[in-house]
Amino acid sequence: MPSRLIVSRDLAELLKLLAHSDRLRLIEELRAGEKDVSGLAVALELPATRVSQHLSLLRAHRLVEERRHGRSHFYHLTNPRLADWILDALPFVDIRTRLDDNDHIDTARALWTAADSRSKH
Amino acid sequence: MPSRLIVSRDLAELLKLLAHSDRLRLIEELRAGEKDVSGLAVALELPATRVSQHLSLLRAHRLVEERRHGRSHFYHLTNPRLADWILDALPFVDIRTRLDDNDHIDTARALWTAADSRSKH
DNA sequence: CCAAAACCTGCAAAGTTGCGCAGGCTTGAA
DNA sequence: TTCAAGCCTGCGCAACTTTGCAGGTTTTGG
Repeated sequence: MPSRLIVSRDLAELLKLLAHSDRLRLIEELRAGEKDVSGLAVALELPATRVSQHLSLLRAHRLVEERRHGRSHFYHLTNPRLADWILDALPFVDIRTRLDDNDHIDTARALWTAADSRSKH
Repeated sequence: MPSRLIVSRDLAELLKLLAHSDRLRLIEELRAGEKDVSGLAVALELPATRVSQHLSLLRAHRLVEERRHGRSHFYHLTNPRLADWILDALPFVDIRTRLDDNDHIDTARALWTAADSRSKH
């Protein structure tokens, strides 16, 4: 029964794809909706080339989809539930050494789930 | 607010830790309960050295814990919910090209959730 | 048509990971 | 005490990733 092995390989591939802080931030940024490359670059304070490279990787694996309008390329999540699933991992993240309050998980989740990417720089 | 950045880094680190098919299989194998290194090596058909190396990595990040008895080292999951969370990712895995039935997700989940690691070789 | 904006891709340097292998430690049995 | 089982760690090589940079394509505006 090699199926189990195959599944574990595919799962590992998915996780590897997500295992980069830039890409995680991109995905969580796209949770709010469609956004173009330069918009993402500004929001995450990353060079546009890097954003483009990460998006191309995510696109190759169908995690995001592209829509072109004018000279802008707008990206959106193929399956927004993925972003929810990622946030479900926060309880397993060891952040107690860096945030000094107790309810760090709620804090962390709030940082992402709230529509706060626009409310503050 | 660098917190969001920090969280994404920690999350990425966790995902990187899980992004290896051997380690995924180890974690799912330990879902059933404690097991020693050679037991895991036999169950997953992997060289014991490799199993040991993976476990040492998981241990360093507190995903598993060790209990020594005699000359055997028994490992168990620090937080079994992690294994559940991993299985929740199966709907996002692209396995349609390799399993030819339709309900591949149920199939895949059954492969892991059932106590079938012993029922078949 | 021409130029600039917005992206994409190829490439090479630097860093990281995975793997087997050799060697070492600890425990239990003879 | 001596041996072997069971496990761990260090080392080195191969393979992969990340990143900036240079150069390319498409679209819009003049």
